[in-house]
Amino acid sequence: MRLEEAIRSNNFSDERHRATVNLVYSAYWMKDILSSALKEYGLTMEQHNVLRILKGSHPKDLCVKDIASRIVEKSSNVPRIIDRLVAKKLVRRYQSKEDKRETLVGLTEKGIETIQLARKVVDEVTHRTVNLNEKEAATLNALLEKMREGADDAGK
Amino acid sequence: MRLEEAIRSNNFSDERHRATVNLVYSAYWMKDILSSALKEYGLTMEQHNVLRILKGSHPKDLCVKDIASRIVEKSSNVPRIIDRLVAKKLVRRYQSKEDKRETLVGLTEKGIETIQLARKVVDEVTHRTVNLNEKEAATLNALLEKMREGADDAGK
DNA sequence: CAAAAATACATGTACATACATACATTTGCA
DNA sequence: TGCAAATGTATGTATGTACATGTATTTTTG
Repeated sequence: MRLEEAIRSNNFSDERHRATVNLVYSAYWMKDILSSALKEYGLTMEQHNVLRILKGSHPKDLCVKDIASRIVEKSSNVPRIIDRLVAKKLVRRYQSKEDKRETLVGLTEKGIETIQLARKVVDEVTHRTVNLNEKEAATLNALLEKMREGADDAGK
Repeated sequence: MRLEEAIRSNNFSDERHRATVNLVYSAYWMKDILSSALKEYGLTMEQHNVLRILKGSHPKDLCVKDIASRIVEKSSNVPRIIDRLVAKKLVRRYQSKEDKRETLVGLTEKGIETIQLARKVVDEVTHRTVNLNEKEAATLNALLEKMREGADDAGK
């Protein structure tokens, strides 16, 4: 569906303005698809993201700030996402001995199994729904990165 | 910053997989910039979005479902966003006479002034931070729309 | 025309986001 | 060494997201 139909508006000043709205809309579209796929494993996207990060460093455990630095949603409240993963027994949490301020987090066996299964489903759903070939996806990646270049972060 | 540096990961299966993460990351980047700009008016992006929609139809008031159909974040809980706009006296809310199930919402004078000011700031920030020319932005728009094409919505 | 179905909205809960603040620990420096 | 600053994490509050359920009103239909 074109953006204008989706949000019933065509009141954009130019292509750049349209791109900002299109970008946010497309991200919601994507999150919606992935969230639905993850639901069968009882995971939210954010919980999945943390499990994926821990899988990447396994068997080395990570402290909270390392997880936070690798997460896509930079301002997520990582301790509370971990709370929920601990409650589901997907991760283990303990105080670091080297630096007692740090809380280390590592996958449990159940966590490893869950992230492996979830990864498959996410890959499958991604390929089924993203209607781009590799070349187009590469162009999209390049444009997104150019877009973010040289941002002066003013207004922050 | 390239995606890999931003999230300290380069564990992508292909360009399409990378594009899905890049998309979500870029949308957070964009929301972050716009949210900061809107903060000086005490508005969140969602509240701004609703005001913008009401401005588009002004002086005709809209009912809640019409606002919901035009909003970018499709699953937002529109009645509660309206609650907060009413509390700030930016909109007025009243029962429709034609259909008593409907709640009509319209901008107050203060709401009109606020959305006009906010619109200027959003435009200015968008042009300052989005590092694409019109041609590139048009390509980005086309790719985003192709990406969403033919989605079978499976898994929903 | 009365009952059932559909519609429009409000509200409740769990989770996430954004930001401020609090607390413990470690580091740096006078 | 001792103390201030920095660091790492937890927690509190307001807002938003996702979804289920409740209530009033309108529409459909037998």
